Amino acid sequence: MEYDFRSIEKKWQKNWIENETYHVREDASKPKFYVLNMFPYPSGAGLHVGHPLGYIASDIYARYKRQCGYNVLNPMGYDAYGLPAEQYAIQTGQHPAKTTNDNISRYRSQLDKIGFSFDWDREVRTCEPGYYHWTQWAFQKMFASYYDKALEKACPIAELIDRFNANGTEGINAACSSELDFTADQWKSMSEKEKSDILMNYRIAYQGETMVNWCPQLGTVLANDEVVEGLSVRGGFPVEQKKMRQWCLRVSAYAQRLLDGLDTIDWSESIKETQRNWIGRSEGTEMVFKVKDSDIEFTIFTTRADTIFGVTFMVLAPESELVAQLTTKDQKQAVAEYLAWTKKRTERERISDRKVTGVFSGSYAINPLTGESIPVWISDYVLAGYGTGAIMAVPAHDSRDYAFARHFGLEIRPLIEGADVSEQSFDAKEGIMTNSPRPGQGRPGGLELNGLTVKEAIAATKKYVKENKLGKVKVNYKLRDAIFSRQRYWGEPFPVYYNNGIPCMIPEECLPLMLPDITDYKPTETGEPPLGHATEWAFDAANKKVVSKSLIDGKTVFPLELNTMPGFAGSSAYYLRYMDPHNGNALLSENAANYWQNVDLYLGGSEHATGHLIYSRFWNKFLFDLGISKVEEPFKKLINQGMIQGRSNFVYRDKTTGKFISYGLLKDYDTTPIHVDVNIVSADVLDIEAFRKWRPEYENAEFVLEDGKYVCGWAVEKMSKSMFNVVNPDVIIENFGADTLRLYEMFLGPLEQSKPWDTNGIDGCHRFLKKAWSLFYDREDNLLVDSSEPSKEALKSINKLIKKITGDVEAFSYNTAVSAFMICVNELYTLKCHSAAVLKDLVALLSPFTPHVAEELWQLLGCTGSVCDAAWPQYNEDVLKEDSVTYSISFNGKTRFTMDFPADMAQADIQAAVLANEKAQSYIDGKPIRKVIVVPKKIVNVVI
RNA sequence: GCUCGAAUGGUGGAAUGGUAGACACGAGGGACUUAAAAUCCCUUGGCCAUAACAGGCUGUGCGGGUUCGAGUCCCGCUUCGAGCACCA
Repeated sequence: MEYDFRSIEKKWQKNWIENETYHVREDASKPKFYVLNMFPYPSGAGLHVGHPLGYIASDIYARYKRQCGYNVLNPMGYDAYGLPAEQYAIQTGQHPAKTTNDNISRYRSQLDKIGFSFDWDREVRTCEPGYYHWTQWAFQKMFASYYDKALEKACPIAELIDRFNANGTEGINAACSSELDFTADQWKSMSEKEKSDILMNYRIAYQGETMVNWCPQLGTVLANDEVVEGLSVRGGFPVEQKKMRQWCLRVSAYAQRLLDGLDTIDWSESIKETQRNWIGRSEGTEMVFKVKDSDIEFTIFTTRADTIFGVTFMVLAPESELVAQLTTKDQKQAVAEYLAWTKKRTERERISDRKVTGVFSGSYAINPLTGESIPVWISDYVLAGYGTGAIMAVPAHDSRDYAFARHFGLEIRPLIEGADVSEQSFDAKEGIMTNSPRPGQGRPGGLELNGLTVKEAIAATKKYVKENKLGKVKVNYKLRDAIFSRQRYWGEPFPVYYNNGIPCMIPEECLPLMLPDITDYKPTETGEPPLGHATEWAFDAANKKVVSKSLIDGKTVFPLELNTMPGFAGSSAYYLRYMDPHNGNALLSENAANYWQNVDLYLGGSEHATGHLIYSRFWNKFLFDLGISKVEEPFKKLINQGMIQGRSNFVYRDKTTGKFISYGLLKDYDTTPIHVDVNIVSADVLDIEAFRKWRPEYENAEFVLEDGKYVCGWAVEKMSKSMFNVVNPDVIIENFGADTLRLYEMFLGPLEQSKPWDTNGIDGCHRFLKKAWSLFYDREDNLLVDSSEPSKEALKSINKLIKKITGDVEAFSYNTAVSAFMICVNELYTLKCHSAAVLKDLVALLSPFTPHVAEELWQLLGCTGSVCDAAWPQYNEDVLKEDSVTYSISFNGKTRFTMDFPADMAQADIQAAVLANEKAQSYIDGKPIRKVIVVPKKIVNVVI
C-alpha cells in the first residue's frame, strides 16, 4: 500500500475533532506544562511557510511533554486589533470586524491542515468583548493603583488618598511624574479637579501632558518601540515630538523589577541584553549648581562625579524650563533664534545630521566644589527627557562634550594621568586621577582625588557630595512610561467618561464597554479620533448605560473617551486568559491561576524584545501585585525562532533588446534584474510557458537560453508578496502532506537561526516518510509487521534513536533529531526489521513530529487509543553498551593502527596492552615514553 | 561608536577538546523499465597518485598561542548579521 498522506491526514484530523483529543482540563493528578506561541495578527495575506515554524516547534514539544505524562496547555488565538484592518476599512468602507473575521477564518483553515495539538476551545480574540472586558478591567485597576516604592509594589490609590488626608505628602515614597509637596490641610481644601490632577501624578494608568511620538500620516501617537530612527515601524512615516495629553502606563515604576527579573528567567542572553539596554539603568549623582549673581540653582545628573574638577561649561537642553530663566538680556536674541531653529528640526534630522550646534545663555554657574564660574550653554545634544535635562560638561572625558568644546573653543582640562586629549576625549572609566586643584584655591578641603583610580574617585566624590549636601546619589532609567492612547478606531475603547474634564471610570459592572459601530474610520474634521463619529457614545452615569451623544448634559450624561488602546493592550495578558478563557466573572479563576501558574515555554520572534515582551512582563508584575497572577515572571523559558526568509528568483532583461538573458550568460549583456514568481521556477530553471502566461507584458517574451534552459538568478530576501517569493503551506501540504511539511520545517536548520526557504530540499523528508511507511507495508499491500524478537542490531538502533531524540527534543535541536530518524529508519530498512516491539517505539517517537502518519501506523500496530497518549519510550542502557571498542593508536599526533579492547577494560590495562604490543614497540623504537593518553572509547595517544 | 552573535563542500547544515563534513538537497554514474515517473545501488571538500586495490598531501574567514591533539579554548585582526546609539 502506498503512503497516502492525503487520506491519512484528513482521517486523523477529523478523528481528533470528534474525540476531542486535544481538549485539556485542570487535572491535579498530573503536573502541568504550559506551551505558548506568540499569537498571530491575522493579516490579509494569509500564512506563508515561515509562520508555522514556531508553532510546529512548540507543538512538537507540547506533544512530547504530553507523552511524558504532563497535562499540557497548548492554546492558540488571535491578536485581532491592528492598523492594517483599519486602513483597509478607510479605503473600502468594510468594517474591520468583517475583514478581521475573514482573515481569521483563512488562518484557521490553514492552521488546521498542519495538524497542531491546539485546544481550540480556549481560543481568544483580542477584539471580542468577552476578551477585551478584561483588558479594560486591568486598565481600570491600573488607574486605581499607585506604585509604592517602599513596599516595591502596586497599592490601591485609596490608601494614598487616606495618607494625603492624614499627613499630606509627608513620608510618601511613590512613583510619580513629578515630586509634589503639600500638607493634609492643603489636600483637603483642594477642588475635585485639583485632586484628580494630583492623583494623576501617581496612578499607574494616568493621563499626562507628555512629549509623544506623533505621526501625522498615521494620525496617531506611537509608543517608543513603534518608532525606529524617527520613522514609524508601520509605514515608515516621519514621526515628530509633540506635547499632548495622553493616557500613559507608569512602566518606569517597575524598571528595577523588570531588570532584576531578567536574572530569574531562561531567555537568550541577547534578548535579556536588549531589554537591559532598553531599561538603561545608570547609577550616578545629582549635583546642584548655583547660578552666579542669582538665587536660581539647578540640578544635573552625571555618572562621572569624579570629573567635577574638569567641568569647563554646562549645557541645558533647549526644551528645559531653565533656558528662559538663565538667558541674559544680551543673549536673548541669539537664544531665541537657536530655539526656533531646533524646534523646526525633527527627531530624524537630529539623529542623522549630528552637527555641533549651540548658543551661550549669558549666565554662569558656580562649581560647588571649586567656586569657579562656568559658562552655561544651550544645545540640542542634551536631551530634555533624560536625567534633569542639564549636564555638566567635561570635554576631556566625554566625546560629545569634547566635540562641543572644540567647536566653540572652550577649555579642555584632562584629569587622568597619561590621557592625551589633543585629538579626542578619553572616555574610558579607567586610569589614575590627577590635576585636582589644591584646596585653598577657592575651594574647601576634604575631597582629594589625585592618585585614586576612576572607580575610587567616583565613590569618593559621591560620598563627599552626599555628606556636604551638594546633591544626592541617584539611579536613572532610560525606560519611559508607555503611551497608552491611540487616535484610532480598531482598538479597545477606554472605559472612561469625562465629568467636567475629570476622567472617571465607568462602573465595573458596566464592562465591557463595547466598541461602537461607525461608518467613517477617518479622524473627524475637528481632528478628533474616529470614535468622534460614533453617535451612541455618551455615558449615562445615573442609569449606568451607554446612550446617545445628544443626551449629554454634564450632570448625569457625559461624553466618553474617544481614544482607543494600543496593540499591546490586548496582547499583554492573553496568556492568563487562555487559562480560563470563558470566565465571565473574572480575568481567570483562582483555581486556574494556581494550577497553570505561568508559561513554561514561550516561542516567538525576537522583534518583540522591546515591545510586547517588556509590556507583558510589566502587566504581569502589576497583576502579580494584585494577587491575580501567581508568578512574578510570565514566561519562564523563551525561545526566539528565526525568520524564514524568502528565496527570490530573478530574470534578466537586456536593456537594449528587451530579451531575457539566462543567468550564466549575463556577463556579455547589460541587463536589469526583475523578480519572478518562485512558483513558476523549479531548481532555478524558469518554466518559460508559465512565465509568458504570468503577466500580459511577458506574453511574447524572447529568451537567450543556455543548454536549452533559462536559468534564473536568486537572492535571499524577506518573504513578501512584492518579491514574488511567498510559498504557501497549503501548496506544500497538497503536494507532500502536513507531516512532510512539519518535518522539513524542522530539518531546515537550527530553530533559532534565520534561514531561507527552499522548497527543493523537501523531497528528502518526504522520502523518509515513504521509507518509514515501507517498514509496515510492502508494494503488494502485505502488512509486514510481525511479533518476532528484534535482532540485536535493530534493538541497538532503536535504543540509540530513543536516547538521541529525547536529548534533541529537550534541547530543541529538531534538525538533528530529524537526521537521527532518517539514519535509524535506514538501518531498520537494511536490517529488514519489522518487529512490532521496535516499530512501536519508532512510532511513539515520531508522533510529535509527524502526528498523522504516527496515528495511522499506531493503529496498524494494533495499539489502542491515540498515539499522542503513548508513553514516551525509555532506552535501555545495557543494549547500547558495546562489547568491544576500537581504539586508534596514535603516535606524535598521527593515527598508526587500531586495536580492539573489551568495552569495560580499565584505562591502565589498555595503556599496558598498547605498550606491550609489538607494532607499538616498533613505532616507539625503544625510546623512553613520556606520556600515554587514553581518550575513552576513541584513541590511545603515545608520546615519546 | 558600544554590546552581543556568527563565519565549515556547489547548497542547507552535523561534530561533550579526540578519525571534520553526519543527515539532506544538488550533481555524476549504474540497475529496473519500450520509455518516463517512482524505487534501489555507487561516487561526491580540494589536490596528487595508481592498471586496480592501497596510499599521500592539504583542508573549518585571516595571523599567532595553549595542548599529545583545536572547527571547538585563549590573544589579535577581517567580514557579515542583530541590538543600542547624542542616555551625560
